[in-house]
Amino acid sequence: MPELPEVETIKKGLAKSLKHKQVKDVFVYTDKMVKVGAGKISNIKKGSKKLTKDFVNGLKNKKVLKVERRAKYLIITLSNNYFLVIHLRMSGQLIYRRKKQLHQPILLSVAKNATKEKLPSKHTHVQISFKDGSQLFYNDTRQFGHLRLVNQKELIEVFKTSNLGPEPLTLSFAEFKKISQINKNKRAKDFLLNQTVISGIGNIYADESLFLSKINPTRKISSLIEQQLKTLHTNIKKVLNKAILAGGSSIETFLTTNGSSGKYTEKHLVYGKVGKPCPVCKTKLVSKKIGSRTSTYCKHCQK
DNA sequence: CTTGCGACCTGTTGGC
DNA sequence: TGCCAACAGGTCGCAA
Repeated sequence: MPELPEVETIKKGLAKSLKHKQVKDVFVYTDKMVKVGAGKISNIKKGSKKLTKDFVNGLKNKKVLKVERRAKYLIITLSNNYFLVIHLRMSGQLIYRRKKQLHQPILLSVAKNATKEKLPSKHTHVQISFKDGSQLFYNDTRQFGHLRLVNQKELIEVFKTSNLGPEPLTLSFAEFKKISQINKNKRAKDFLLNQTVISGIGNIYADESLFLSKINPTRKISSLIEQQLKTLHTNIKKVLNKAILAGGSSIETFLTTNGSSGKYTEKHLVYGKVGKPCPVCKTKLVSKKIGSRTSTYCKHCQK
């Protein structure tokens, strides 16, 4: 679920809930979900008892100083210059519960399968308890995400290796134009999804931005005139900002990272709407695989 | 260098 | 109703 707006929403929630809390204990139920140090994910993918032990011991007694987002990553700054870097991939969720909520199911906003269940659940892989009795659960049905504990030097290395492109929300048009020239041979959809070009946009917001901009996802970037680039640049920000507002409004005291819990789902114009009429011209929306991801768009409006 | 595809996982959905 | 292929908000590695 999580693209930039969802991760941003979670970041805000975590910043509020976790700040100044001190870790009391950590339980790891699935070794491969946790990493320590800057190694490539694939190299430390399988996990081990030793890594888990290092992860747990490294977190114990640390205080949460700050929560930030970079692209689709969450970065939790801990005391002693340690950092917890989390990527939720397709199905990761962070669920925070205060002490008095712990043993009762909570209705999590409008999340689809929302965690009414008892925690830890079947899909809880990591559980962090704080000294005030509150807890943070990392749930992930598909197990693609990870939590990584690093020191400052390793943090820098991790992000250097990942080679992320600029944040779309603070990207100037001049910069956007520059990267579109560098990546002029890419199709518009590939351009938006490529995290080394621009970071944080995923399949939903790529399709939504292209629809608003009346640009066909297969269109080569080099064929766009300046005005179209401007429109796209503006619409990316518009879509992301609106989604952040919607996500933020639906999440109150606690969080789920289930993107479908945000109210923005109701506002999707094309994503997930193959066969439905285009909201502008009523032509049936079509879908097509582009770069192994499904794109949904209007053949009539998007040229 | 790029493109394209399988792999990583589990759960849900839609067509027959 | 039941089965099972196809698909899901992401990324990585590998082969061509």
